Amino acid sequence: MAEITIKDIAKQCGVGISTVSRALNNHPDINPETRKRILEVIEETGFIPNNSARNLKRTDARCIAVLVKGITNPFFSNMIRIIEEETQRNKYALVLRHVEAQEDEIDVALELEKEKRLRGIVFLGGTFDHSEEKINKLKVPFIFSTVGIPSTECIDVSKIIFSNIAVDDRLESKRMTDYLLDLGHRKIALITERSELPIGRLRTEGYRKAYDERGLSVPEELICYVQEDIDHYSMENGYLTAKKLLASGREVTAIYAVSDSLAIGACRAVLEAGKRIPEDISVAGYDGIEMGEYYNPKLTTIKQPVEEIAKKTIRLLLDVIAERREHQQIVFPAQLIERESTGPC
Amino acid sequence: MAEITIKDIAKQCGVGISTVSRALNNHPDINPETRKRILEVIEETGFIPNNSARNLKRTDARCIAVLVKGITNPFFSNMIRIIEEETQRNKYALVLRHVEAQEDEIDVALELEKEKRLRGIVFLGGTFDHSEEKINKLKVPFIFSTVGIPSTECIDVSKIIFSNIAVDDRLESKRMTDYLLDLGHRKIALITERSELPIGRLRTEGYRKAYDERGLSVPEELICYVQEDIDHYSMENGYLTAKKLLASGREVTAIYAVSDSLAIGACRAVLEAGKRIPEDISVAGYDGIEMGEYYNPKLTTIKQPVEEIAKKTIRLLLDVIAERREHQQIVFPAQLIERESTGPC
DNA sequence: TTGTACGCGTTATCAT
DNA sequence: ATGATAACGCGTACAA
Repeated sequence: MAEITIKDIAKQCGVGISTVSRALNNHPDINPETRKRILEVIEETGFIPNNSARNLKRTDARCIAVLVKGITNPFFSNMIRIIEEETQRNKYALVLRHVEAQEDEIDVALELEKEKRLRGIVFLGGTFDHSEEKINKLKVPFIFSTVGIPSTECIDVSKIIFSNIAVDDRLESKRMTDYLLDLGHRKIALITERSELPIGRLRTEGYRKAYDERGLSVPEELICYVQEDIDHYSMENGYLTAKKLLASGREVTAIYAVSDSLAIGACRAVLEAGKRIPEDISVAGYDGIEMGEYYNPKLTTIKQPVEEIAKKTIRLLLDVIAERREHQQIVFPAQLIERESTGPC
Repeated sequence: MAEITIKDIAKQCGVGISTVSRALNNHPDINPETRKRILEVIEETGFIPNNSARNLKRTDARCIAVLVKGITNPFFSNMIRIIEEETQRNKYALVLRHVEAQEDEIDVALELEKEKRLRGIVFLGGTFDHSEEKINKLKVPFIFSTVGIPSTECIDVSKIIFSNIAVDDRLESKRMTDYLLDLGHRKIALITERSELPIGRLRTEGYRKAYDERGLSVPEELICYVQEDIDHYSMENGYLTAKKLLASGREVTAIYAVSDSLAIGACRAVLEAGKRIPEDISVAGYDGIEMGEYYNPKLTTIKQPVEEIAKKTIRLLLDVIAERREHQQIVFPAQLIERESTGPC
C-alpha cells in the first residue's frame, strides 16, 4: 500500500515534480492555469504532503514553538489561547508542546529545534535553572514568559541570550500580604511549594518581606508546603494542605495561597471545618484565573495581565526574530483585586 | 553554522554512520564497547538526531496521536493525563495535538499520519459528522472517545472502521432530569448548545425524554442556548445564559446545565440575583470535573468515569493495533452524584 | 560486528 | 514557466 506522493501527482498531471512543489507552496513562478490544474488533482486524489520531508528540506518556515510545563494549570489556558491568536495574526505557524513534569524543557526545545525549522521558542512555566552550557545550544531566539524574574546573578548573561516577561512575583506577593496585614491579620497562613521553583520561591519571599518590613516576625509555623507527590498547583493540594493546617489547631485568621487553584482548594477545607469566609477566615489567591470570579465567595487575588503578557511575548519574540529589536527583560504590573473572600480580622 | 549530524559523530568516532545509528536505536548487532564510546561522544557533542529525517525513514515507531478539540475544557485535562500515563506504560510515544475550533480533526489526523509514523489515533471531543469518504482515508486504527454515541444510521459502518467509547449521554442526561423531576421540580431550565454537536444534542434529547415519559410537557421557554460566539462550555457562557434567563422573569426552580463549567457559571448568576442554592434554585451539571467538588455549594452532577474511559481507550486502541481485537462500540455507565447544589422543590 | 550505498518525500538550484 | 537533479539527515539492506 504505497503512500501517494508528490511524484504521483506530477505524473498524473503530466508535469515535473518541481512544478507540483511550486503549486503547493504558492510559488510565484508558475502558470496560474497549471497551478489550478495541479491543485485540482491534489484535491481529488486527497494527497497530503509529508511534513517530515518538508521540514527536512525547508530553510524558511515561519514557525515558532510554545513549550508549556504544567498544561493542567488553568492559568495557562488563557495564555495559550491568546498566543495562538497572535501567532496566527502574524502568519506564523505554531507548534504547541506539552512538557511533562519530569522532562527538561530545554531538552525538548533542542529536539524540536532540529525536527521543525523553528524560528523562535516561548517557554511557559518551568524554571531558569538551566546550565548556561545547555541553554547556549539553543540557536533560535527564545523567551521565558510568566516563569518569574531571574535572580540578579544571571541577569548580565540573560540580557544577551534570551528575553523574559513576567510580573514581579516577589513584589506582588508582598502586596497581597501587605493588604492582609492592613486588614489587621497577623496570623496569615501561607500555602506554597517547598521546591526551589522560581514561582513558589519568589512568592514566598514576598510574603516574608511584608512581615519583615513592619518589624513583625514571620509566623513560621503557618507556612505550609504543598505535597510534592501530586500536582503542586491543584485544588486538591490546596485542600489537603489547608486541611492539615486547620486540623493542627494553630490559630489562623487568613490563608494566602500562591495560586488561585490552591486557594480554592483551601476554601473548601475552611468551609468543611465549619468556618465562614471571610468572617472567620479570609482566603486569598494569586494569578487571577477565571474561576476566581465565579467561585463563591468570589476570590480576592493578584491578577496577572495575561492578555498583555501573552501579546507582548509574541510581539517581542517576532521582533527579535526579525532583528528589529534586542532581547529584553520586561516586568508587568499585576493588580490586587479585592473581592469577597477577604475581610477585616 | 552547520547542524551537527550523525555523519559528524561517525567521523569523530572513526566508525560508519550505520554503527552510530545502531547505537542510537539500541540495535542488538553492535559491540557494547563501541556503543558506549559512541554514546559518550553523542553526549559530549550534544548531538540530537533529527526527528524529521527519522520519521521519513522509519517503518516501526510505536507512536499514537491524541487529537483534542477544545483543550480548554477542563474535562479533558484529566483524560489527557491518564492517557499519557497509560501510553507510556505501554512503551508507546504520544503526540498530543490541539485542534482549533475551526479546524477539521480528520484533516489534522490525515496530515499527522503522513508526518509521523502513527500506529493509531484517539479523538477527544469533536463530532462523528465526517464524510465516510474522508474517514476512509485514515489508514491506521482510530477511536472516538467521549464524543457521544453515534446515531444508529452509521453504526453498521462504524463497526468496521473505528471504535467508540463514551457514556450514553442521552440516558444519563435523562437520569439527571428524572432526578430533578423526582425532587418535585417542574420548571427545570436547561442550558445547552444549539449547534448539532453530538454532546449538546444528545444531552438535550435526554432532558426532553424525561419530561415526555411522564406525560409532562417540556417547558420550551426554559430551554436556553449558550452564545455561539464564545467557548460553548465556558463558565462565562453559563453565567451569561443563566443571567439572561433569570432577567426574563420566567419562573424557574432548577437549572440543569449540560456541563459543569456551564453550571458553575449559572451558579454565579443565581447568586448574583440574590437567590440561594439550592433553597431557591437548584443547579445541576454534567461531567464530574474536579471543580465541582470544590465549588460552594458542591455541585450535583453526572460523573463520567474518566479514568476507566481513558484507560479503556488506550487499551482497546493498542489491542486493535496489535490485531488482538476488533473495533468495538463501548458504552460506560456514568454516575449521578448528589451533592449540595440540588434539593427538593 | 561493522561499513557502504541507496532511498524516504520534499524543496532549492540550476538549467532550459 | 518548467523540468531534471542534488541535497536534507537518517535507517537499513547488503556486502564485507
